[in-house]
Amino acid sequence: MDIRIATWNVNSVRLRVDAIARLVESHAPDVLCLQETKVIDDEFPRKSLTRLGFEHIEIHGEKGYNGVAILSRLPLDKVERKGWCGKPDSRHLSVTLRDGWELHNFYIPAGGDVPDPEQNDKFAHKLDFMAEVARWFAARRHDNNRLILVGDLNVAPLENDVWSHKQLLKVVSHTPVEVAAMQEMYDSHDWTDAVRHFIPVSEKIYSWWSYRAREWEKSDRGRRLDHVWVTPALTPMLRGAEVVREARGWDRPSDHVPVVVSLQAPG
DNA sequence: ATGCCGTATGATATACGA
Repeated sequence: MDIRIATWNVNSVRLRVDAIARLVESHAPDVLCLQETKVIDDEFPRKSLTRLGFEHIEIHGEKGYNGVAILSRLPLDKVERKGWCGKPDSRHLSVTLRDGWELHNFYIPAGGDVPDPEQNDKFAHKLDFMAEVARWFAARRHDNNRLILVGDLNVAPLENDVWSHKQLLKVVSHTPVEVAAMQEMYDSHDWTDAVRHFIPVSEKIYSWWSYRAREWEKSDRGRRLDHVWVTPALTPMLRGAEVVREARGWDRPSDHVPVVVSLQAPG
């Protein structure tokens, strides 16, 4: 029996209830981690999402910006909402699943336009955020930890995670300093990139296409910003991974698409 | 690299996304 864990930056959960229903029909995620819900907790569309089969819902929202949530068919335990970089924003939510599997859902700062921490506070925040997350996991590192880290990490680390490595080297999301910061995070708990575990690095794969491109599919100038990582204790449990590219073509789409990973179920 | 689109907001322009 497998468990299917998905991550999706929905860019407003209130506008994406139908899209989430469609994902439930097509891919049947057991656990769905959302980012950029953009809504305060009181206005989260809890009922509509419960109706889709998610009996267990945890949220960490704020007004207008950010916001993360975990929707689950399976019971959730030990819910935590951590602040990072001393800010009160809603960019993290963690829960435990059966067998002590600990699931962390992150929305890492986008970083603004200028890839220079001296000139751009948002970029500095992004780098600081990744460094802090790396330190946090490094301090908790243990061989038997069964951890899953998902989310919109806002970095496309590999050459084939972007449509043109060369043309994006100075574009926020693919600059060497961000890739290095993400590598620190990756090494902090010897993570495995679940998508690249199944899809070779020679193959281009994206999870985000700008709204501004007229024909996203034709130009296909995407980036892989959304990730699912697991710690070594869970790597043997990996069963499959899929980036749901077609979701970018659905009605009123998010600019990100879901990433779904299957693992042999815990317990 | 730009695009000039989509979302939210005490809104009818502005901030933000990346």
